Amino acid sequence: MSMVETTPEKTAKPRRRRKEARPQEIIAAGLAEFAERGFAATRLEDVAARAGIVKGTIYRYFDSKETLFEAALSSGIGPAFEALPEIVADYDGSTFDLIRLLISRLYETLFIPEVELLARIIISEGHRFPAVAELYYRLLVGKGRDILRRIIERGLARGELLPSPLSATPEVLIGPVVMAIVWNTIFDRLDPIEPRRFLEAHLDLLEKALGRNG
Amino acid sequence: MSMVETTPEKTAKPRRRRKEARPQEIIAAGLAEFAERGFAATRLEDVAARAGIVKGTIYRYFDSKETLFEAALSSGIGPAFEALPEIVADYDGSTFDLIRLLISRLYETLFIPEVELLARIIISEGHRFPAVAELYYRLLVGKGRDILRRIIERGLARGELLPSPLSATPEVLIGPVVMAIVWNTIFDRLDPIEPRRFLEAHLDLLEKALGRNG
DNA sequence: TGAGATAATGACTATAAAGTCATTATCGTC
DNA sequence: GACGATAATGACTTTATAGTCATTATCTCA
Repeated sequence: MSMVETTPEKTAKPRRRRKEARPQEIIAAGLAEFAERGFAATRLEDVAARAGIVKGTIYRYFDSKETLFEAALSSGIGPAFEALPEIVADYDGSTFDLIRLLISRLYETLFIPEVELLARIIISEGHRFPAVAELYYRLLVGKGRDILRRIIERGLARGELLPSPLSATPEVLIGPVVMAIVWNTIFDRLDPIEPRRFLEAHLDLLEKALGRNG
Repeated sequence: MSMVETTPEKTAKPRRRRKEARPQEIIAAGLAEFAERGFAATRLEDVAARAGIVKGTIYRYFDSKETLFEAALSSGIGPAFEALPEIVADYDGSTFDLIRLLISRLYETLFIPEVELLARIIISEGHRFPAVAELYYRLLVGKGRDILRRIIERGLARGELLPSPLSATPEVLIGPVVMAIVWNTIFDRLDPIEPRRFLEAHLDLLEKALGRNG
């Protein structure tokens, strides 16, 4: 009937055996889906489709949806923030400049697309998954707090800061970055925050507050 | 056999017809469940149980799970923040004192338990529900921004502030409150933020930044 | 006080998606 | 270039829960 040789029915895509590459691809697909829809509403079939495989294949590499979720959340947070402690240890400029550097790095890191996906998942699902919350508490909060405390102590020792409610609760200093991430998670489609602009205002605030004796 | 008259099998709780009270009770129950488990993972049967009714009854008052969700989210945000615009309009003290007042009110309001439930839902589900995001964008963001802008303009006019990146993006000023809410959503079980303490540090930061010429 | 109106019930259906597994295709090796 | 090991498949089972509806109990008011 037809002159051209057509593929008549289903075009069955050829299989490929890629034992090594699969887990990472599945995790990447899962990350995207979980960040978009949340854990409960994510369908493993969609994750599979995004990874170019079939649902059953996921189960060769992960025991359950929850196992995949945890694997996805464990991937690549640590590395992103690894460089920070050194920066602080080696620094010899003013306290304000050090804080400025820290905050700038935070914006750079948190707005890396893959890190942003992770952040969205933690923001949306952290409450429902105590194990996840605990993991991130150790990995991010603990370390971040250490760094901040060290900076504050250094500033007090150098006479650039005075003891105050702020130096006792320095987490307040990073409030605006957190707000920017959350904002962009919720209102990205309506009115996204432009990180550079927000960073500039954030640094302006910190300079006004801490930058007298540079 | 027994001397006391026991209720032998199922103690069928007596029905009560309470057409007026039901919707609010269902919404309150839904709010609690949605905030705890998220939209997708919340079971209407649990909502019903919490409201002291049976699943079918929910459908006498709401067309679907999503309708209930939207009703819950529409309840009681507006009222919570209604007082703010007046405060600004009537104020005649320094700009810093006005900002101090605004921020204090924000903490008071956001940590009201019912408001906190709403905040949790928005934080967790805002991204998945564009209609919800839009609603809150209008109700909260729009109004909040107006108030902030008015304060900044007033400060500039009175010579208490100077044009700067911060005055162009004053949202940065409320970053720490947002962070506190998000923090308590995720890490409430591990290391909750004590609002008063955080507020104190937040105000300390703002005073250092803006409070020179009080 | 009893009859009509309807709020509430709970047993039911439909559906969607997690998880399983026998079968099939691929690939390295001999 | 055939063979064995196993990665990948897709059809299947199971389970959970959203949504329906005929029945039942409660309330109101004549």
